[in-house]
This record gives sequence, structure tokens and C-alpha cells, in this order.
Amino acid sequence: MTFENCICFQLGRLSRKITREYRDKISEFNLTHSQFFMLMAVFQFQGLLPSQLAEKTDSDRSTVTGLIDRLERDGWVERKPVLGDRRTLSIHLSSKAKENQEKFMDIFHEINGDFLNRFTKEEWKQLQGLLGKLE
Amino acid sequence: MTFENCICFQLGRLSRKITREYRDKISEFNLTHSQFFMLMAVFQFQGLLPSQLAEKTDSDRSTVTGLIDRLERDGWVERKPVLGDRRTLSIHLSSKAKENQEKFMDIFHEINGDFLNRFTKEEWKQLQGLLGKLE
DNA sequence: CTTTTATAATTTGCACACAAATTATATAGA
DNA sequence: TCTATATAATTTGTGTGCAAATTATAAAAG
Repeated sequence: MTFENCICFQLGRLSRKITREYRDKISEFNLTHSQFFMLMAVFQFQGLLPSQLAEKTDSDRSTVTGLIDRLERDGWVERKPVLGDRRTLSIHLSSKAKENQEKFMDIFHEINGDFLNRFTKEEWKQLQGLLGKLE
Repeated sequence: MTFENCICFQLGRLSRKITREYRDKISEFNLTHSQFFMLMAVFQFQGLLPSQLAEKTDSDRSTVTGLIDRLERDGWVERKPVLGDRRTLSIHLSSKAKENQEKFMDIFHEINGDFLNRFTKEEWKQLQGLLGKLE
């Protein structure tokens, strides 16, 4: 058994590789892949708190803080006060983000399709089941 | 289709999750998971150049430079001159690393076993085949 | 009402990851 | 030989990723 056969190594390697593959498509928006997925999450769940976004994306809260910082800096999202709890600010789409939503979804489906197309429906189901065992 | 169902997101998420799971076992040596796998690579291929290690681990050369820097700083590996080409230095195990090799392999097999045990031989072969399609 | 405890986010510090630029050396071509 | 090109590693700069500490606020306990 060598390190290349270790699933821990394999998944990290594969994840890096795939990320590199679609980096160019996403950088059209000047977004990193993490920013892209975080923004996708905000599209799907508008008005969540940073802690809730952290849970949705399975990231650390401090990682989310940094991502939101940069997404806000670049005009994609906005922090808005939450009535009744001054500890937190909910995360909303900017108008710039809303204007680009359709284009985002197109890129997302294109990227996803590139990988999805390599499998039959049955194989995809198998893969999801097998990856589930690693959770 | 949502971002949670995108294989790109899933693999990154799963890779982070798994890394977190075995972090404690590796930190017994005061190593990060990337350092651990790089050291495993040096165990397997002694005397390689940084560029060759980058290829083996599918990482960027500059990433390898940093990893080697810290592994050398902490006394796990040594850079040695290469006869006939002064541009490069080959990477070798320190005596400290050699002394710990057996313990490393034990941890490695323990970690790997934890994941391997969740699959039948057939399932494992399937998973490898399906992941291969993502390459 | 005041003190304690819990919660939410952020900050800090370190280690990857990676693209682009730089430095040093080797090799090929004029 | 001299110059141009290629190669190997490193440096630089930015963005994650995450643990630990900090700040601010809320809620519970007394």
C-alpha cells in the first residue's frame, strides 16, 4: 500500500485537479472556486447568517468571514443588520450578483455537465453512494 | 441542480472533512497532512528532486518548496547537492525520519484502514474506477 | 438587576495552493 | 566562444483553511 492508493490522498489530489480544470471558466468573473460556491450558496439561501453559510458549505466560520469579506469588497454580496440580534449580519446578494445570476447558472451547469457526462445515471448513483460511505 | 450536488463541491468538501478526521493522528508527529503525504513520498522515492516530488504528488513546485522548507526545518528531510547540476538539490530522509518510519507506516495503515473497512473489495474497485473517470 | 454563561462573528497566526516573476544554471545554436 | 533559450528552484503576492483567542451581544441564573 502506497500513499497514492490512500483515499485521503486521492481525494485531495482529485479535488485540486478538478478545481484547476474549471478555474479558467470561473475566473471570467474574477472569482475563486470557493467564492463561486459561496455565492451559489447565497443564491440558493438568501439572507442567511455567516454561521449558517458555514454549515451549508461545511467550512469554518472564520473561513466564511474571509470569503464574505472579499465577496463584499468586490460587490457581490452585502451584510445587512438583523432585527433583534446585533451580534450578527445576514448575507444578501448585491444587484450586480442578481444581474449575473443567469450567467452564473449557465457556467455552473456547463462545469457540472462536463463531469456529469462521463457517467451513466446508474454509475452516478453508485458514485454518490460510495462517496457517502466516506462521510 | 444545486451546488451541494456538484461533484466539484462535493469532492472539496469531502476532502476537507476526511483531512479533519485524521488530523489528530498525524499531529502526534507535529506534521500537517500535506507534510505527512510528502514525507510518505520521500519514503517511497528517496533522492528525488523537488520537481519530481511535485509530479508524484500532483502539486505545484512552489508548494513543494514550502513543504520541503518546513520538513527540513523540523528535521525530517535534507537537501543534498546533485553532481553535475548545480541548479537542484535532491531530497533525502533524515535519520530522525528513518527512525520513525515504522511508526509512520503504522499510522498510515491505521488511517487508511479506517476508510478501507467501509467497503467490500468489489465496492472499492468500483469507487476507484468511478473516481478514475474524473481524472 | 447584576453576574455568569452562551452564542456569533471576527481577528490572529500559521500552513497550504498556485500563478507570476525572479534567480541560477545548463544546453543549444550562431 | 558568445548568445539565446530552456530548465530547476525559489520568491512574491493573494486567497483559502483552520485552530485559538478576542470582541460584542444575548440569554440564563442568581
